[in-house]
Amino acid sequence: MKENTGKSKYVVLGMLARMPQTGYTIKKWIENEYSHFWQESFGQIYPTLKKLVAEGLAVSFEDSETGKGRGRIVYSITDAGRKVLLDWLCKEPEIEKLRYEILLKVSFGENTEPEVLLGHLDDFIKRNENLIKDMNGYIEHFDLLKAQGTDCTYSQLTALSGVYMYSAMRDWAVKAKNVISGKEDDL
Amino acid sequence: MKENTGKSKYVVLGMLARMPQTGYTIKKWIENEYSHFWQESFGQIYPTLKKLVAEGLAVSFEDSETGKGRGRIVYSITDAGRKVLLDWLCKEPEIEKLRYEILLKVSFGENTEPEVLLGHLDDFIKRNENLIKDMNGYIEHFDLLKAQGTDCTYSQLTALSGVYMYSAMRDWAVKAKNVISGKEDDL
DNA sequence: AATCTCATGTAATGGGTTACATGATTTT
DNA sequence: AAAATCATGTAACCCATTACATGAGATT
Repeated sequence: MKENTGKSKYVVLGMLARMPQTGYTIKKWIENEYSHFWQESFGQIYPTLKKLVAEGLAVSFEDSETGKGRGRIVYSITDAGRKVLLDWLCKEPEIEKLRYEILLKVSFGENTEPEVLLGHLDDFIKRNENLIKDMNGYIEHFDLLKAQGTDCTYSQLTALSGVYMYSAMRDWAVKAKNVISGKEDDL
Repeated sequence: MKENTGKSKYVVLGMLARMPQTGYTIKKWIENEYSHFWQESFGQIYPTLKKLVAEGLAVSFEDSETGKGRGRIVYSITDAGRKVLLDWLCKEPEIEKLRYEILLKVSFGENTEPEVLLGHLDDFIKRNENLIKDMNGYIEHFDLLKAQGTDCTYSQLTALSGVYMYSAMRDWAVKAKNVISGKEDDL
């Protein structure tokens, strides 16, 4: 039998380490604050939660009295779960495999008119600019929480990575536009 | 039946648009110059090539006289293939879904000692620094080709994106190290 | 002689998204 | 009353990697 190399397990475990919560809130959290470097679907989260319980890494209890939805299931991490999370944290992170479709299109740019790429790059710049704003919003939000005594240094650092990443891609796209449209010769 | 949303088809088509070549050389090319934004395995490339021929987007001929290996199969793009490639190039690129395991670990940093993350960040910085060197090497190489009259602006631009991307991640990691080790308070 | 690179291919497995099914509560 | 959000879950499908199988030629 093969070792499970999937990471969903650890993401869910990490989320439960923060606070006991439901599959739904885990999804929302990842969607909001992790989107620039991670994503998980319900199709991964719910089965993963069940597996965690089966392996003794989490426990669940049904929260029926609140009457929200059709019975929320709140999961909590166990000591065994914390140990598994810690072991994973200590292992060297795997090298990331990225897939930027826009870079693929740029690399095949000779097969089309420059205007096509310039259009894609414009959209890309706008998108990155909006994402930088979002990320800066999160950073400010974490500053507020910090002022109230909540430590969120690590979350703030990941938001900061978004600012760096999106800014770099925006700057590159601006440069690429100038080169493609002939405004600049040199890189 | 579902539309094929996979991109391997277009990558292979784009490679064939550059020059007729074998599955093996396509793989090597992607490995060398595309690794920072794309990757394909033989398990994808060879079946894709066969499908392209079946769909009339490429043609193949066996290159047995050279006697290299056990009969190379050289593929060329057809006019129909060029049309499919062009259509794809004009479509808006999909939003990239990235997965940075190191950012995941940083975000769960409160569950471990700072030293663990500092170690990961050190490795990450070194790795990015090497990649920046590689990318700058490619850019210089393309400058040489340019001086010889070969236009490779688009390939050079994708290499440049690597420099921007890796530099941003390196800079972020240096900042993160300073914040985690307490040398810096503010972001 | 052994190993590396060139070269092609398939099968098994794993990982992940999407679509679908269901239904209550909250907001408009 | 309708729409959005909260909430859980499964099945089908697709995408991709890995392992395996094969073998020639070049290099060490």
